[in-house]
Amino acid sequence: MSKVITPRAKDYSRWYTDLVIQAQLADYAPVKGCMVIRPHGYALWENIQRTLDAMFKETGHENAYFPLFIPESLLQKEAAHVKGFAPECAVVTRGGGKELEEPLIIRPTSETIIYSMYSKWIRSWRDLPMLLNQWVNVVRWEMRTRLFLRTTEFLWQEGHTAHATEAEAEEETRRMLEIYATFAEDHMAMPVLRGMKTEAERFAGAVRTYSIEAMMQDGKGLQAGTSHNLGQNFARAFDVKFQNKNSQLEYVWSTSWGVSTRLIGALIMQHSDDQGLVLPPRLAPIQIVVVPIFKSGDGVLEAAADLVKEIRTSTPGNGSFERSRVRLDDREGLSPGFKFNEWELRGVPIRIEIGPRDLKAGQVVVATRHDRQKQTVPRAGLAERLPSLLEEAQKSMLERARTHMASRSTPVDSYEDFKKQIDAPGGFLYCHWCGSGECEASVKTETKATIRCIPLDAPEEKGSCIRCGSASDRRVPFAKAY
RNA sequence: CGGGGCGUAGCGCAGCCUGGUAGCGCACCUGGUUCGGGACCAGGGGGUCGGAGGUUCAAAUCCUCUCGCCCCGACCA
Repeated sequence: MSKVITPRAKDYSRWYTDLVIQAQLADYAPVKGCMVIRPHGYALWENIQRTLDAMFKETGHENAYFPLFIPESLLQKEAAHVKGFAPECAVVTRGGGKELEEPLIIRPTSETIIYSMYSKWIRSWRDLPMLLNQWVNVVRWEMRTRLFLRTTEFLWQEGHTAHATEAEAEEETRRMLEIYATFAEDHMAMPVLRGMKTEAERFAGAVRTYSIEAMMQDGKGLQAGTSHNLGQNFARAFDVKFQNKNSQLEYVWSTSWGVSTRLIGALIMQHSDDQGLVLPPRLAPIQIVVVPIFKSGDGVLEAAADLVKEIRTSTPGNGSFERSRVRLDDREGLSPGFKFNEWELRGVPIRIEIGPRDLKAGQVVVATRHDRQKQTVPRAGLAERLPSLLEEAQKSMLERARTHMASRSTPVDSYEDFKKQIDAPGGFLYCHWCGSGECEASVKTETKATIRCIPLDAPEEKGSCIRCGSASDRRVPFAKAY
């Protein structure tokens, strides 16, 4: 097996694929466009899942499970929705050796089947809000796929809520967007823009779509999570009505929101380097690895085992450190150098090296993955210091990503400059935009750049549209995106 | 669907032009020596060359068809 990862500077795209394969996050499956998520990648997903799931539950949501198959007739009930999704649906037409009476769609998203149930379950304002979420796989027959970023089948979470008022639904939509943003920043160490999607980029069937938008190391944008205010569109299509306090029948106001295994792709492209994965400590499946440099009988292995035991039993200094995520690498027959490289490839945030020299001197070597620094530190009191070292790494990764995003966010005022800068240096080009779909579309056709979002915190500023010159009230970030 | 590339050992590749029955590196197994940034020596296992058909005394190699995958574009989380 080739151990060399294509350097980022040579071919960013190749680097990404090499890294995913070699760090054993995923592998290509026998089915085109599909991937196998390997244990290291799945552990990452489990950590993402666990953290988000707790956040959802704290805000009152419950998990449920709706079926994989959706009757074709259900999908067709909401006009915009079917238009958006029909082309990329996988359809089952045979079962039990017979042609099915009605084809079954493999869910590309579950609004339709969920609202068909909501119409049975919701009768009264007392049934609201209905706050459900599910962690499932979905299938979208994409033309071009890319490990984690866009696969035919992917794992995600989809929240579906129904409310008595428009304001409440909007509040929920924004609340979940903020949860995604908080998760991205606090756990993934990935700064994001919170914003509203333009009409062209809106979810099929939504009134408003909000998203969090990240910037990868190559300056390209990545939509990392979406939250939709569905208004009463699906309620009307699926006849989801309730009686309000005045005994009148009303359609519910609903929302849906989701993040997917794409987040793993985002994590990789945000932080990793030519040596391999760089994972934020809070999400890293293994947070600390101890590598003994030993010969049998020199006592190093025992000392390393003691250290691991001590780390595992020491009181975590904060919520970021978990004792089960410490590993002792006592494999024989592999040189220390080999192990160092392997753990770096796999993105372990802290590596502790301990050899005969350290044993004598009462010290160890602590190597931090995100900055590739090594320092010699006293053995005494080490275990207690590790949680804060992890926390520092977490913080400095976020800082570094913030700095990167800021350094590649530039105001641009003329379309000439825009066309010059969109490929190199790229990044987010903040431009005035009149708000018309025509300008947005022609910029996209001519430069492949899209409006990532209309940032919620965009300051008011008078200007003229970069494309047509009409009046504009604020700048929006344009970028090429994954 | 358009453009490009590739299918030979688990992985990466050579061999193909000029047909003669398969090779290299890594990985793997055994034994030994090593071990502070991808160790070394010795021995060993593993492939009907993507599939089908054809030409030929003989096909990984030549011809025809076919299947699959990867990369770049249009679609998208």
